[in-house]
Amino acid sequence: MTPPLRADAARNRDQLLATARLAMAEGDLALQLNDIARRARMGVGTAYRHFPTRRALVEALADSAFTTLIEEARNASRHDDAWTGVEVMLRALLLRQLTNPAFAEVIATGPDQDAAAQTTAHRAEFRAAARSVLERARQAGSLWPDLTDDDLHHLVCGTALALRIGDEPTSRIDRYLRVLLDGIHAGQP
Amino acid sequence: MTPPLRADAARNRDQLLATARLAMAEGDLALQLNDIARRARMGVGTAYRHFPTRRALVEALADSAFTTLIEEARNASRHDDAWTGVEVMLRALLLRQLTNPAFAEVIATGPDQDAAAQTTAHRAEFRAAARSVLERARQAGSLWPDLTDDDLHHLVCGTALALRIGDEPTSRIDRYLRVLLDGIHAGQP
DNA sequence: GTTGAAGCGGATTGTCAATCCGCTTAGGTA
DNA sequence: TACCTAAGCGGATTGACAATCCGCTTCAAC
Repeated sequence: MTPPLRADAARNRDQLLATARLAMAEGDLALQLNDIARRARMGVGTAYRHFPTRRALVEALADSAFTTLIEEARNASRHDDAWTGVEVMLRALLLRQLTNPAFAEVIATGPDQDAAAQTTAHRAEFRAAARSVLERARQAGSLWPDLTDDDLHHLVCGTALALRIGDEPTSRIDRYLRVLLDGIHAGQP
Repeated sequence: MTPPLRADAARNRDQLLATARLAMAEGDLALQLNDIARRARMGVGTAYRHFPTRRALVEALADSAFTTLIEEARNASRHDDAWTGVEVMLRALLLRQLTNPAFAEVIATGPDQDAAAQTTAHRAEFRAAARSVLERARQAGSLWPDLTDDDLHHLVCGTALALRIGDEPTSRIDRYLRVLLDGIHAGQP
């Protein structure tokens, strides 16, 4: 359906993504297309051709995180202990968000009107993998049954946001994650 | 120190705040000064005179919420049971954030470089009141001792943000608040 | 009533996202 | 190798919007 990209175009696209990733790593979360284009030494027009909106760029940056996370969620669903599976998955989801702000943005905001097919597919795959992890824990009675999949999704995003407020997020991950896990864990303390 | 405002100026200031509050209630969280001025039927210059930045306007809108909350926190510190005090205060803090987005913004972001004296004072007063509630619960052993006041602050803001993601925040308050409270509660489940 | 300080207003300027279209290049074909 | 054309490029330009500036108006003290 989509014809393959011309060699120079593919090179430029990659270059833009690399530059954007670098900018993000440097803490520039605004990711202004004009700016990225300048830093990547190419015309603004080229940048907008590849990523019509800032959101499109952000979604492209989130892709790799999605791939990893889906794999992690599937592994978590095969853990011997259902609850341990939940712990592993939520930790992974939280870490990905801290590591990759673009991913955090995509996962925190709802599905986008005109998202790339790739992103929509990833989102669905992750939801499915997560559902199986959570459902297993519910059946085992270790997850409060009144918490929906969406609730958990929101709560993890909220925890990630809580970490971003203030300094040194990484040093607080374990504490905040424990609060979340204790909060959603039913049964024995 | 600050000479009292001229009558017409005070009227305009109030009018701007009222208009901004209305806009906020209608869901316009951008609160663009240009826009507010137009809706309040006055020149942009007037709006910028009273609130040099968007942030100044937001802080002014947050003031009333701060006053109420400080009172609530002080009452909470006098509760018979230390843990109940924590519950009451955190619920109040969460509700204020959902009710007043401007307040949520001020409390979630750190203290501002050039905040109004009023806002700085409010912040300090609330911190003090909150500290006494939390310290009491720590002494009673009902709050995990490795959680600092700042941690709690961040976690409540995170919960408020989690509620904002997705629809119908109010219907989810109780569930999310319970998760938070269970998560920070030490000792018996 | 007069006066000067305080306040007002909105045209204007500066900034930045986003578009548009003439030019360039890749890469297929003969 | 030369040609051809669709795909891609680039950056001047446009549009939107935040923020300023300064001549005019109003308040309120005397």
